[in-house]
Order: sequence, then C-alpha cells, then structure tokens
Amino acid sequence: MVVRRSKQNKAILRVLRETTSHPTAVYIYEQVRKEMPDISLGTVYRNLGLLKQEGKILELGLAGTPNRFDGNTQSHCHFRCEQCGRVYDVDEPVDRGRDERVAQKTGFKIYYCGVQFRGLCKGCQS
Amino acid sequence: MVVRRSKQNKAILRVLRETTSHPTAVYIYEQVRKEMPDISLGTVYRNLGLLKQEGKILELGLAGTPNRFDGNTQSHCHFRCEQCGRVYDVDEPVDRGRDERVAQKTGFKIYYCGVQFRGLCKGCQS
DNA sequence: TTAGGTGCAAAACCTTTGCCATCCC
DNA sequence: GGGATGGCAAAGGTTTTGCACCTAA
Repeated sequence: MVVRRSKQNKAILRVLRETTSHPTAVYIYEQVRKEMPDISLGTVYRNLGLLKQEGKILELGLAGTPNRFDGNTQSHCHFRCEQCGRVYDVDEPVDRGRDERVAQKTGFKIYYCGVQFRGLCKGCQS
Repeated sequence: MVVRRSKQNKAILRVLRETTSHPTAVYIYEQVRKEMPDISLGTVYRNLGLLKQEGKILELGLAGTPNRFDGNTQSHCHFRCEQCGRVYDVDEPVDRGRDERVAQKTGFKIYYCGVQFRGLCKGCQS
C-alpha cells in the first residue's frame, strides 16, 4: 500500500504542526475547512488515523472529552485540566533511560513515554 | 447531598479493587452481574462517575478503546499496549517532587501525575 | 490507468440522561 | 415520608464505514 499524500492529508498535518493546543478532530476540521470548505469530518478522522499509524502524530485519549491530537511525537509531558479539558505542554525532561529499564524488566516494546499531570489550570481555579 | 452507599456501588468498587486489570465499564458490568443479574450498564456508569468524583477511583482515557478504570488512585505508571488495548501497571517510582516544581512553575493545581508508556506487550509482539 | 482517497450520510459505539419505581434513612 | 439510587430505554456525542465518485502517481 503506497501512501499518497493528498492535499487534505497535508493540510491536516500542517494544522497540527502549527498549533501547540492539542486540538480535537472537530477543531482541526474547522481549521482545514477555512481553506477547503468541502472537506468532511470523516476525512479528517480517516487521515488522523493514517497519520497516527505512520507515527507522525499522537492521539491522546482523555476520559470524558473528545480525543485530542498532538503533532509532537517526542516523549513529553502534558497537563490536562479536569475542568475545561484543555491539554497543555509542560516543559519538564522525560527520563529516557527509564524506557530502557522498563523494557528490560517487563519484556514490553516501548514506543512512547509521556508524563501526564491532572488538575486545574490557572483559569479554572475559581 | 448525602452519599448513600448502595450495594451496587459497593459491588462495583469491590470488583475494581479486586483486580489489577484496569477494567472497562462493560467488564465491571459483567462481573457485578454475576451476583446481581438485574444491574444495568447505566448504573455501572453512574456509579463509576460518582466514585470518580469522590476520588476513590481513576478513569483512564485511552484513544481508540473504551475507557478503563483504576481502583488505585496513587500516582503510578501504566503501560498501554497499542495492539490489544490492555493496561498494565509498571512498578517504577513516580517523582513526587516534580509535582511541586511543576505546580510552582505553571500555576496549575496538580491532583495526580502518572507516567504512561505505550508500545506492544509481550503477547502482541508477534 | 488505477489503487487509493474523498464526500456524504448512515451506522456503530460508548456514555449519559429522563423517567418512574424502589430502597434506605 | 422523602430524598437518593436503580433499571430501562432512549438520546447524545464521537468515531467509523459503505459507496459512488474523484485524483494523484
């Protein structure tokens, strides 16, 4: 199966790369629609799925809110606000050596390691 | 609003405490149904929601698979298999001091911090 | 030319909710 | 008795899919 880079695919990846906001599929859909009014949400999901399989993006599963996508596939830290659902990047180092150690210990193959903080973001602490 | 501990609520919490498998709502439903055949899936979800609010359990959002629940609310490490969706506990220390540091730096309020590994579990490495 | 991609709409799936009966305190 | 909870079923929201039509290689 040859990967054909459609313009929809490119646009979706571009939106994801141009933002640091970990958007939902619907947000991406709205952005892409500005320049490509006929694109459908199904196509957005389809391409997000492909990009994920290719390892170009990351899908973040969040209990209670629609999934979000991240153009940064490096292991890194996220903070998720339990109130508003937003996901912020946190600038903290991830211990790369640990991946090795855990892989050894468990026999699992590790592709990605992220740290996830949960709590309330500034705006949501009333 | 007084919290009344119904027997359904107790049974759901018990199932969650007795397993380390981070079950889905449906799995919990099936387990509880063995002793309480009339319980409905809606009730399971309702009680999981309540237990989550009380901070007695954790909900794990996983892209692509139904959410899973964890009776262990301590900050800890998970490994998630991208193939089969299973979630395993990983016995690695979580750096508690970092929560403080990140809270200071960002102004966010942090309730929980978990490390999430992704990859392939032993059984799924064909 | 042609496998793979798109748009559209319907389906599937997970989760939440409304309503009324039931159960505890 | 009366508020909280449960069972049932319908609704809601997100994501996937089938199909006929395009399109990039």
